[in-house]
Amino acid sequence: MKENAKISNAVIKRLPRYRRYLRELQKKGVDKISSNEFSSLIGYTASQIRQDLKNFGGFGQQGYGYNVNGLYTEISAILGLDKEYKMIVIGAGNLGQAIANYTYYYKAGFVVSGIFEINPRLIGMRINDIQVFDYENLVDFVELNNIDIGIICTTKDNAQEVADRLSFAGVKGIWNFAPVDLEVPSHIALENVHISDSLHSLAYHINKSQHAKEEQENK
Amino acid sequence: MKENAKISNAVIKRLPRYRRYLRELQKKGVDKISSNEFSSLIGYTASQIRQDLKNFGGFGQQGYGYNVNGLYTEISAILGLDKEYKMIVIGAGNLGQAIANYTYYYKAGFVVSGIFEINPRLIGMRINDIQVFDYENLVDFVELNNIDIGIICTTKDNAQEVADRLSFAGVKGIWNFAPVDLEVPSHIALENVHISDSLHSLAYHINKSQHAKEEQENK
DNA sequence: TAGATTGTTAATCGATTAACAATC
DNA sequence: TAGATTGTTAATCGATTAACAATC
Repeated sequence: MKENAKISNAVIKRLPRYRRYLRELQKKGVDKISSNEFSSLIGYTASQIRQDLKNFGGFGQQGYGYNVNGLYTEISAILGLDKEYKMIVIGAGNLGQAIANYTYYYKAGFVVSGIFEINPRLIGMRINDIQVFDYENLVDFVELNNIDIGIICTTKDNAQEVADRLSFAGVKGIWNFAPVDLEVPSHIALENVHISDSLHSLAYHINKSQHAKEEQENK
Repeated sequence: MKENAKISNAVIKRLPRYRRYLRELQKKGVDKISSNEFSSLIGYTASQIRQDLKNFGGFGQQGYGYNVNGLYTEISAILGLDKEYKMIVIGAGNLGQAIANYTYYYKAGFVVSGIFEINPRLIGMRINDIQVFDYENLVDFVELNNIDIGIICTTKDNAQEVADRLSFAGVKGIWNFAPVDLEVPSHIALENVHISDSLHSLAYHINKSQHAKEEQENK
């Protein structure tokens, strides 16, 4: 794996998708695939697939294609999915609980060590197998347990304060579900899941389709 | 609002963000903003802001700037947020419940009319104020209640079947939370929230930061 | 070896940024 | 009117696609 040249974010965003398709191929027992075959499966051009993979080094073999198992392992390693991450969730509301459970049960390699809350009625509870702690103890907990990732599931008004505290405590990454854009120091990785923005894009496309449909009908 | 020329998806994806910032400005009682001021707030270049808005018609006034209330209303209308959408959730697991509640309580204009399940132990229950129905009755329900949007919160293995059924039933859009890429007819809007892909990108960026940090320390 | 398919360079396309004339 | 700031055209930048030589 080459570590030098800057990889564009567009490429990175495609990697998890490559990995998903490779996993499916693995399950089906396919052991090699050409960029052309992969293209018709995944919907990127063969050219793009080869360009993307080239960024990290040549994983293919001329005249043969790509080895499915090998490429899956490589992409997993590039994404850092061969490591384990310790996470905490901040905010024990609906979304916090769902994300905690989702990650806890379905994401191998991502361990949820606790949920943090300010609501005293929730502190001390267990949500499935995950303990709810007092938000006041967050910094100590992160330091003591070497937490890698903080998952923000608070309201938008509290999210920046939580991000500041997580940054101070020394997490390496923040996964933000609150509908705001957070400011974090540049050495901390930040990934947003703006659910609400996604819904609003959907609304736009629904109306766009309707317009197109109506135009069609008026002809 | 101009309805002709094709607007690129990059522009559409920025609209909800513009809207969020305009809402905050509104709350603060700001009534006008120039593209330059807006730029330093939102982090897009002033040029880009003017280009983006130009796509939909000139909302600004030379020598003055943009009217905050007016622009908020315009962008809301462009996104179709002046309408009401009827939605159903498919899958009453953790994520389905969370998304149902989130949308039901916090998203004005998006009404959740029910959750659909195959698990007989959940059918007939109420989750907060939302009724859980039998998945077998989905098509009739969509037709009878003019459901606009189906929210897929099933496992990845069931997601395509659900998408097919929703498409057949006549929804206008699908909001997909299952970690697969769905095939839907082109007249149906599809928006994916690939939570898992987002987590994997985060893992990549965490490791990238770590590499950079170590290189720094070795110097 | 011949055929297939990658790795890589070159061409194209689209999106972002810069510049400035129009105009409030 | 003069100053400010948009709307819009032109220049730049980056990402995608096409082409083909290298090589398995």
